[in-house]
Amino acid sequence: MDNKKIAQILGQTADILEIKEANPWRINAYRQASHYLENLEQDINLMAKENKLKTLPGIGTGLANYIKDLIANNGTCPEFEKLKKQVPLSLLKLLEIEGLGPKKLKILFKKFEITSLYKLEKLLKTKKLYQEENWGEKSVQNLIEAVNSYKSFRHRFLLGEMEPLGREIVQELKKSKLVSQIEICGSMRRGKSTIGDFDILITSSQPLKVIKLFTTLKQVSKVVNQGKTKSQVVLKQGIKADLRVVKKSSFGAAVHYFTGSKAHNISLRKLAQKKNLRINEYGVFKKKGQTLKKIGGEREKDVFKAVDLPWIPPEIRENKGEIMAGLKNQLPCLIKLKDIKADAHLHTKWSDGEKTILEMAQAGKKLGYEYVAITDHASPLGMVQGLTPQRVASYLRAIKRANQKVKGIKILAGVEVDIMKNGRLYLSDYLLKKFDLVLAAVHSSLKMEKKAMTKRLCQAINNPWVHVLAHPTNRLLNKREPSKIDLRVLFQQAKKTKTILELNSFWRRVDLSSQQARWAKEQGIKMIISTDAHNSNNLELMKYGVINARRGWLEKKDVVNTLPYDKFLKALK
DNA sequence: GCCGTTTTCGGCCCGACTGTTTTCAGTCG
Repeated sequence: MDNKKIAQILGQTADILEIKEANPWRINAYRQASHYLENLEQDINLMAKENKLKTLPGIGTGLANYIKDLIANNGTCPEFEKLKKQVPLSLLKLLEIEGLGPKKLKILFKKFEITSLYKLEKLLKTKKLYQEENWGEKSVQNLIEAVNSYKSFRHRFLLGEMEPLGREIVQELKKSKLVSQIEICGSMRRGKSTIGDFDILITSSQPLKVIKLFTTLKQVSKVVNQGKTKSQVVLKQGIKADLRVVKKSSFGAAVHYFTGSKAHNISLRKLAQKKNLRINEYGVFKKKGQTLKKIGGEREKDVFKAVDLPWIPPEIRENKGEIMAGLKNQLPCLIKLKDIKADAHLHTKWSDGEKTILEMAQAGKKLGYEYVAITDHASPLGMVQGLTPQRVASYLRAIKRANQKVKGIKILAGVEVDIMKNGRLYLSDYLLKKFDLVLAAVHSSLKMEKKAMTKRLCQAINNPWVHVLAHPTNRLLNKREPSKIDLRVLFQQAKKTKTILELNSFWRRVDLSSQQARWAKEQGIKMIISTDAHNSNNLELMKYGVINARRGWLEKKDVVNTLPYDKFLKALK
């Protein structure tokens, strides 16, 4: 039973209880525990075995027993079975449909025996639902539309795909001159690799006009709601965008509030309560008897200052220790994009890239880098058209020529060598040692057993000529699960062999994840942030790698490509 | 169901929008 599975069951339990209209705070307790476990690094099985579950926040006697039961019975227990008999799991999926909450779902289930999307669609084709109390024509129509959009877009969106669209919308709104301040908040401001929607916050002297403009932008496909201070639309790409209008005096508080995360906000508000303060999206208020006196809210730092905190960067506002670190004045000094001195994972026409060595080096120079590493594939995979042992010598000569030709940037001769199924590398040590920089990576047989995959990677990084393990888990967001790897073992081996781990910036990979990066940092492992660019404009994806690193609490000193050229070479094993 | 510098009871974040309700419930963030 992994943590995610237990978290899922706790979430399902909460959903069932909600449909049953159980005590809302009991529901909330299950929900909170679910969220907490989802992001927990320690193995929940181990904690259960050692009787340490109750040391986790939000987990008391009841939940600890429930979790223990689930683990002992491999994902179920009498209580959960009983609940599932009352409300089937297939019904819970329907909660993901916009506008369909527990109350309405209960009616659909009890009166119409709806238990699946298929049955719901069938019901919507009849007129039966109209006869139900509180279900007018509009409600039914909205549900039909929500079902349709649920069917076409049921995943989260990738940051790298959506960020340009978000900026485009901000530009359009700014252009109107109706907006004085504007900020995209939510998970996008926190730099999450996947985002659910856009949360756009503005101040304006003509809110109604801005909302009107917002709902009629060319990117909008549907207006979900439209009020005096906020509106929600669905964009043509299927992603939702929220616009909220606030007063200038509340802008900072609102930016903080809508940036989240929810868990961070709740923690902060609890701190405020202890100080007899109240924090909401309108500001910070001091309680004086029955009345509230506003003491801040125009700037975001007002909110933090009220509870004696320094400003905390959005990327780490996940309630994972940042508040405690802030109180102790021990916040990390997070890495910045301008700290990056090189991109050291680039492909060219020598394998599956689209540009020449020279063109890629010039793209690096344009970004102000001191050096780049060309790292074409050496792989048995035909599709990559990479470096065979026979081509290595001419590839190295080509890099040398390019290096002499280009001014103002140094080019390292690198390679991204395949880790074969048996843990050996595609090129011999004799060839590997000719390179300045060797990245090793898995590109085939991604679905091995955990033990075998861990052994495979450990063997690869044990090779003295391998400097970097590239995209260690091979995940593709929304597309491919990460390979099964015992990271504890892999990280120990990386530490022992001084192997650098890559944070791949390509927005579909983002690999290592921020969580994993933070863990690696805690073990003293060095990392490198690279783009894996296959075209010259891909080098700009570095910002997504840096934002991911920031989410992993990484500082400049944790990342080797912040080092100047000479020191970088020395940092390689 | 959890929690406690107001600890074994009584809180637990809260405001905006929609639809069909004529004063509010449901949903969302």
